[in-house]
Amino acid sequence: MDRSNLASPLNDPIISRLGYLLRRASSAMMADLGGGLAEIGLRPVEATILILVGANPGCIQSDLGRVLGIKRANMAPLISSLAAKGYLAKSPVDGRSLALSLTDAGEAMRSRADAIMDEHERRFDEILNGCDQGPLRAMLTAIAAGGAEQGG
Amino acid sequence: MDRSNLASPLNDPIISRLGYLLRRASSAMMADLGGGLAEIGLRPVEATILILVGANPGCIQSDLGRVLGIKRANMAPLISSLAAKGYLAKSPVDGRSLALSLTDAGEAMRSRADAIMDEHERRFDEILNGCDQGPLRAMLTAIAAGGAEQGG
DNA sequence: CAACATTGCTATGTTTCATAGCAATAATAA
DNA sequence: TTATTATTGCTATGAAACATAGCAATGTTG
Repeated sequence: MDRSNLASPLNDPIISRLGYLLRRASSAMMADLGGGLAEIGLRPVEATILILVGANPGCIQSDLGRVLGIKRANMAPLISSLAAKGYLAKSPVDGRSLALSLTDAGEAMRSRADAIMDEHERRFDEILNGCDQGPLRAMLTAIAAGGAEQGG
Repeated sequence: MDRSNLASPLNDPIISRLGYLLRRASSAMMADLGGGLAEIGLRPVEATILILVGANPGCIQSDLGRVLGIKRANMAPLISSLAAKGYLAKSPVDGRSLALSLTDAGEAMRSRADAIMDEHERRFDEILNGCDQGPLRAMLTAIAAGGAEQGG
């Protein structure tokens, strides 16, 4: 079998695709963020929830899930876990709906998570140093919205 | 508990973050691609491998993993599965290295996967209609490379 | 009141990727 | 040549994020 055309750089009709680039970029940054948050014992989703609850005290679990695109089925154990750790307080508003708010410990964690996320955002600045992030933001927003149109 | 400020649109200090946008955009498009590929019984990683092997017949499994950022441990069952389905042929070049190539059935699948991926890329065109994708490509490439610098 | 929708939840599976460790083989150094 | 080291493929295992199916309790609507 002829391998003479297989020096180190492989022929790659994949990496030129926007979808693949998007995937790799996202996974690389998720690894970075995940590593940072691991130091305070949080996963990205958990940090996201703490921050969102912090900005919306009293919000309903299902609203949260809708905004974050997380299904109810996956929301339940996430919230339970954060409540079990003493970060979230649930209080029924309804009989079926639960209003969420941060405990003191939760607010402390939110603050730390927020700092880590800010630092993480600064990595984008380094990587894209000088570039205007506006177009990137706009296009990613459009993609996120456009792709979500079909999914339920 | 005061919920008067909690009309439908939640306060969101998360969605403005580039990292979160990237994540949502990627996951939305992955869902789109995954749905398309499911129709021919392939997962995104599998399609990616078929296409890459098709462009590099005789390539070594570990090179493949390096290019795609897939660990050896995860590469093994992927390749085994594709070989078991009759899409990939393995032939030892070394005693330890395996050269990969597409079978006829594999080439047929590669072709179909390629068409689905092209159609998927066309969704980006729709969503970003008119926008120049150049900057997006450049920035995502930089992010993918920059984020990978740290990871092993 | 009856029919329907929403909410939280359990159970379960899928996809992608991570670590730890092993045996066989190749490459390099002594 | 031999000894050390690195590479390759592999297994086993788990984590993270997400999906579907279905249930009981509650609210909303006709």
